[in-house]
Amino acid sequence: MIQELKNNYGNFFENELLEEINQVGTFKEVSEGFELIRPGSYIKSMPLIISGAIKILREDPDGDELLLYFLERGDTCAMTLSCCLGHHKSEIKAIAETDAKLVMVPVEKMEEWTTKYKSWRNFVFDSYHKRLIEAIETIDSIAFLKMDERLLKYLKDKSKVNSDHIINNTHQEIAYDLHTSRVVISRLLKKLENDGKVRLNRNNIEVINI
Amino acid sequence: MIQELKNNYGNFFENELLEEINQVGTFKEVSEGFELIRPGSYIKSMPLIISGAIKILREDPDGDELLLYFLERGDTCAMTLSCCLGHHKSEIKAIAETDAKLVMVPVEKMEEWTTKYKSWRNFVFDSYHKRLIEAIETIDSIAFLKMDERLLKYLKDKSKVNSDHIINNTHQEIAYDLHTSRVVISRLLKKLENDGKVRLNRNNIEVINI
DNA sequence: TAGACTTTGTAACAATTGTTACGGTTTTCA
DNA sequence: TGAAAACCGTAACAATTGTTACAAAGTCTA
Repeated sequence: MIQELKNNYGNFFENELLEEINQVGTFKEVSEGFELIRPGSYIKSMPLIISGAIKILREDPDGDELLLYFLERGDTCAMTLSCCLGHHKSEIKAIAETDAKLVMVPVEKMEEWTTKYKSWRNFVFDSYHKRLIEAIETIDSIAFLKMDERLLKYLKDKSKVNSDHIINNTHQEIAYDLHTSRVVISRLLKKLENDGKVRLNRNNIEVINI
Repeated sequence: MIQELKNNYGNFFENELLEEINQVGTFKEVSEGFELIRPGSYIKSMPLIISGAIKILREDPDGDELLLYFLERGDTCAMTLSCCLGHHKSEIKAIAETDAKLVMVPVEKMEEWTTKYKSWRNFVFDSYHKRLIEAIETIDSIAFLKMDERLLKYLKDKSKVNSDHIINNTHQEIAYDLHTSRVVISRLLKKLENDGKVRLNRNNIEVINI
């Protein structure tokens, strides 16, 4: 595990901290679709992402969903952070977007490291900053963009985090992420196909030119 | 100033830190409507709010606006925080919602205190947490609520931060905050008046029963 | 391979939100 | 005090998004 840590977090953390993480952290490999965090649960450890991508969703009491953002290599979950530090319940849901490798760090250590390592503090601050920015960008999308533009942005983001121009999702799944209905997504995708921006197949969408 | 600080931040900070803030901070009094932060500007100091309320807005390149949240006594601006620490540009706009008293803390001190005072660290973490939660609640509102429900929530929040059941705003101003049009707001307010929830006057709205 | 299930396409329609237009009232200020 | 500006109400209409319904095609499995 130490090698994975050095490869992916060597730029952020000093060796001493990497060693500590190596000692107390547990390595975890999850498959696409695995539910890492469910809303309302208490969280006892924090994920450092080694590879793959995690999608973070908001879920309202009626079960309506909305994609907030993706986490990738070098990222951590700011909501988890603040839940751990503040001992609040989770406000979000986290699902493995792709197969992913993580190191889980127990919550007790986090406060200790905050005092001990400047690099850890900066990492935590930086994570918060990035998530706040991402949350605000999500607000931009919902508030200022129309559904067709949001869909385009979604396809772009999705194809980026998966490093694949083929998106293996049904229209229904996309509709859940964008909090709209399947029919709306089908309609807009068809328009994109007519504009030559995507090619539609069963269970996947080929991004051509966006 | 030290007395104001003790009254408002005494619960968070130890005396030593309060003294430091007193020495390097500058006291600032602003009137309702004063623009504290404009998007794209660099920020050299961070506000601790003593009294009054600040409204934080997102503004897109076309000049479209959207209210993100309000800051009150004991709050600080997380975006400013992260802009200071990360030396990024401001992504938001801040306007005094009411007359307000602030203490401006120069950015250089912030990193120093982060190392030196645990209470400061916790304050910063907690601010980030609160703002992230608020940003996500804003996402909830835009994504899951219809305009009439958003308007109701807006009136509630507004009447709370102003400690006044009379809201002194024109329909146009409300429309800007919610990023919709004046006609839509007038229409919905009229419905609320018919339902006995508000009373409408020129330049103000009396919240009766929501 | 037949039937069940999933996925997609499409039409028709409903609801919500946005736009334009205009008249009436109140306020401002020269 | 009189004209201009700001504010609000309302109607008519447009655009966008959401809903319901159903058919066709693909996939799975007994």
